[in-house]
Amino acid sequence: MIDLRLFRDNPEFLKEACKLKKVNLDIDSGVSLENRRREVIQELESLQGERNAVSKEIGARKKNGEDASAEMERMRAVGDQIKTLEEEKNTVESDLRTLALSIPNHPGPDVPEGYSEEDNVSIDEWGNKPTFSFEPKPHWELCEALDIVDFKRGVKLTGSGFILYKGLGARLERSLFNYFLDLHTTEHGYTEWFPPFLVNRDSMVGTGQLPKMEEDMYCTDKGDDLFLIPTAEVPITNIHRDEFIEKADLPLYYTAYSACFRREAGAAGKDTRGLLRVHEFNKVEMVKFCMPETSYDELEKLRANAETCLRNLGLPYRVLKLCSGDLSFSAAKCYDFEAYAPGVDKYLEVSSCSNFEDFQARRANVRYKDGKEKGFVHTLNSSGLALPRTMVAILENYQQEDGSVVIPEVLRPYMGGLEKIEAKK
RNA sequence: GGAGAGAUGGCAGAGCGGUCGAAUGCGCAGGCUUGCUAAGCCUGUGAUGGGCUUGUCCCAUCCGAGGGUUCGAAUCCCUCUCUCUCCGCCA
Repeated sequence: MIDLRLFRDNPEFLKEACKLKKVNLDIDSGVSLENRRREVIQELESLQGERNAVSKEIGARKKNGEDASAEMERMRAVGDQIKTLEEEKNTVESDLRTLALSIPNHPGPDVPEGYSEEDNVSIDEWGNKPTFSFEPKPHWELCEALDIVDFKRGVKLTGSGFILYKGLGARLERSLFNYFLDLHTTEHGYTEWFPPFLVNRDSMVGTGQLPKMEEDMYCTDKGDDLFLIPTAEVPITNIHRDEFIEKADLPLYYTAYSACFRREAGAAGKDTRGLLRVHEFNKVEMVKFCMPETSYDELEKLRANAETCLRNLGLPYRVLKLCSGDLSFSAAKCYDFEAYAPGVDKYLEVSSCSNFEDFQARRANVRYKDGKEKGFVHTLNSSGLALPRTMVAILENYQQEDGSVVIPEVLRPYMGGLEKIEAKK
């Protein structure tokens, strides 16, 4: 959430945030709400002060056996006024909060202005696209041939967009997240967590999924009001909701595996085939909490950690710096990593690496403390990595002429030493 | 699922409808002491919001959350949430 003080001190900054993120909101109405809010508070507090003083006096008089009915009568009226003002204060504050929750984070320094993904800037490329002596196949054909995904029965079990891995496919999936977790914990200094996959509404608001994107989320009914997490970012960032973290303990590096659930309502009809766009997928996520002054350095380190995943798997990829209009609601700056998949001849987004500055921390109320000094921490996160598309990139990049797929070396220990997956006869 | 207990400051734990932002202990910070010695003594110690004279200032709000009664609520009433204990069921 944005700093409410900005309605007073710098509404232009909020207007600029909306403009850069291509969101249309009435910031001026927030300015007048904020002004009205302070008026109401002043009136209210002076009445409350009066009531406190007079009530005290009434108490004293009664103790001495004196009459106080006139004062009591007057305070009854004051009490009614207080009640009216409190009601107004509540509506003004909730209107202000509703507006504030829908204002996007201001893009950070060094973010190119733009409208859509067309305007993202490719800033780096790594690895070489593989060359084949044959026509490379798309992954869904490979999956079929290798007998590692049962698409048909996946649909039977749940519906389209739900993956049923089989045999070595299931094991490869397991190898991937085990490998990523081991990499981050042993070489990158992250603490591993294993979170619940259902969270409550406060958690979803804390990281910014709600209220704006409720339609894209799966939730439980029967009055539970719980949500299936769209990413481990939600439970992991909310670990420290409503807490103070000692400055000496920062930065904190957390990592977690989770399944991720997304309706992706708006994307229906796109990439329907294979593993490219699914409603449930596995992912390893990295989350950081740090001091404000270090967050952009931490972003670069985080980026390096994510890139290590791709490099160690030997997957060619490019790095995009997202333009203002393509940044997510909560992000101030974001890199996307796209692995190249020769079978579909596309770059596939496998990771997003973002700095949220204090936007999430303000919503989730995560603060640091250093003696008397306190403030909101900065939060960051990055996939490291999202599995289905990583799986696609592996299958398509490592496919051989004989129909087999070679297993990247770093994964072999997790595959019982297996070097390749052979096509079924 | 059944029965019961509870939710108070960093923690523990008191609290008759007014003098309670809240005793006491611990912890923490500062100071003093250095013949009660791996110690003693003293003082201080929350959050949020508002104001302007921006001051180690004033005011308001906060005792799980939300309502109600009252001139006045941590204290009385209602609703909700959560936690704990026992029983049952269960991977």
